[in-house]
Amino acid sequence: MEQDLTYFYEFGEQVEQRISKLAQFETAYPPRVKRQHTSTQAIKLLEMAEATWPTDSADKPHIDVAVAGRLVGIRVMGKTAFAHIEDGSGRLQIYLRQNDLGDEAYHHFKKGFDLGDFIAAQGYLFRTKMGEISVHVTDFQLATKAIHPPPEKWHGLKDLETRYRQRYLDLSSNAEVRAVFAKRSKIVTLMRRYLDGQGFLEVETPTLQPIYGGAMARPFVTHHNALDMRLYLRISDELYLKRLIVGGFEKVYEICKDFRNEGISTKHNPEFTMMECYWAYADYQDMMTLTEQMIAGIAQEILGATQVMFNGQLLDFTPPWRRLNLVEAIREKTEIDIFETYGDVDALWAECQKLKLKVAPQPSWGKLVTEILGEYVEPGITHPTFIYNYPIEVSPLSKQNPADPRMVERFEVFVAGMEIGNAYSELNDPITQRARFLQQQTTADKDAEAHAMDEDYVFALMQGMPPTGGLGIGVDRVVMLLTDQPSIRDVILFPHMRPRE
RNA sequence: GAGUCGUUAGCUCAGUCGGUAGAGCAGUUGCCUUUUAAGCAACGGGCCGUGGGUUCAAGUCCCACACGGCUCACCA
Repeated sequence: MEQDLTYFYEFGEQVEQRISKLAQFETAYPPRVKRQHTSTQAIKLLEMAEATWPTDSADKPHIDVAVAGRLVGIRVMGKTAFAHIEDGSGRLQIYLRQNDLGDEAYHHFKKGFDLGDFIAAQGYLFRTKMGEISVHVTDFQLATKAIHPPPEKWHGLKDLETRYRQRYLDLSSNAEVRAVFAKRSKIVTLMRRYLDGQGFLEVETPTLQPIYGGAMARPFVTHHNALDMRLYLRISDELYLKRLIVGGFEKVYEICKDFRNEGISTKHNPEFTMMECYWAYADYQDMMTLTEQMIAGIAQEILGATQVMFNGQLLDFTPPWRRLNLVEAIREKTEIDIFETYGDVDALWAECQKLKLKVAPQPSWGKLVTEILGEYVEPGITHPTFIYNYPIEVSPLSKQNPADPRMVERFEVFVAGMEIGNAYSELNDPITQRARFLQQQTTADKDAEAHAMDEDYVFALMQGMPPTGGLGIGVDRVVMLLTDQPSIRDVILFPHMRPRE
């Protein structure tokens, strides 16, 4: 079948040259090749054989292997050639000699193979003069031809835009990037393992929601054609998970994507991964303990320590983490006692003006309090810190604090100036809950993030939800901290990008 | 959304005062039978992000736009 290659030729001279080499192969994309050892397995085989080999022996162990991987370095020296292949386990050197392979096969390797191609090679293991374990190749086959040249072998791929858009190039040429995402995977696994170990049940709740809720954020809107109805991509799974507590599950969690229609930054991606868990008969104090135990445990497991370097500063995740009352935290940083203006946004605003605080005007007292928190407290937090007891009006799903009815039993966790978690003693009184939703509606015209009324959720609470502690953890941000990546884009495989052109 | 910096060969980067577009890696050809960022020699490879403008002459100066980074804003 003749094919029009003009499209591919536009990629440049090197693509054209590689395409012309395809004729040297029966097929450049065989259905399968024989691979019996990974690079690391092959290396271990020889190391183990050497360890038991008699030291006075004249000959050496002979171990046949069949390996395969991407060609990442080729050094042809006349009638002999060295190359490095890279597979999922690591790098391995292969060695080809014209004497052993025959003129035709050796020439075929020299003229037909390029960096980036996948090769399968069979042969026996040996050590070079320099001591590197290598495969002395007796036979080889092309596994897959790469018709586009790879990024530069020494510097790797640097251009950030290309790294994010063509993540496969980033991964294939930057081993440290692969390590970050492998660590991310492990962090999520360990999070599941911890929660499973505590008896939590992993569940799945809707991404498409007729009413969005559980957080203060603007949603993405979509449409169901057959039902002709507006749907929102979830900003949180909170209200569904609590319905499950009503239903009788006592410990549930979900790790899923949330979608928030807001700005993009080094700390925000429009879709991000959230872990939320709900625990009957627990409260927000219990969730603090769970949070520090879980994250310190994960850090210990993957880093071998509960202290970690992030962005040039040492963070200490060793429990117990600092617990700081919100009112105290604000007083400490601004000398404002927010209770002196309790409930009066104008009075608090006047106080801020008097002290020349750099805060933006807010529609309510509670929002202004969290604004002050965001501007004056959060940026100064380095080590993991629980800020607890939040204004009631910014926490419509949270239970009032019996000791201080102006506040709710809620905390947020901050590390390195970044919020990584949010938790409540969950409000379970349906009458109060409905009133709180209604109260949100009074500022809805001024506040795009006001929580919507959810009658179905109130109905669920009418059946009775036991006292419950709930927690949300921003998984991407935890990964940032534990992998020392200051930008969320470096822990999300395919971060959001504007389309080209 | 605002400010700011960036966009040059497949990749990493130079490019002076506005005067014929450069290097390393990668590629092609030749030499080279234990190299490892192999080495030596020769050669090929450019929409200088896009579109306007100034100028005898623009990669370079001016304007607009696109995309990206950072800071701020928005936001948890």
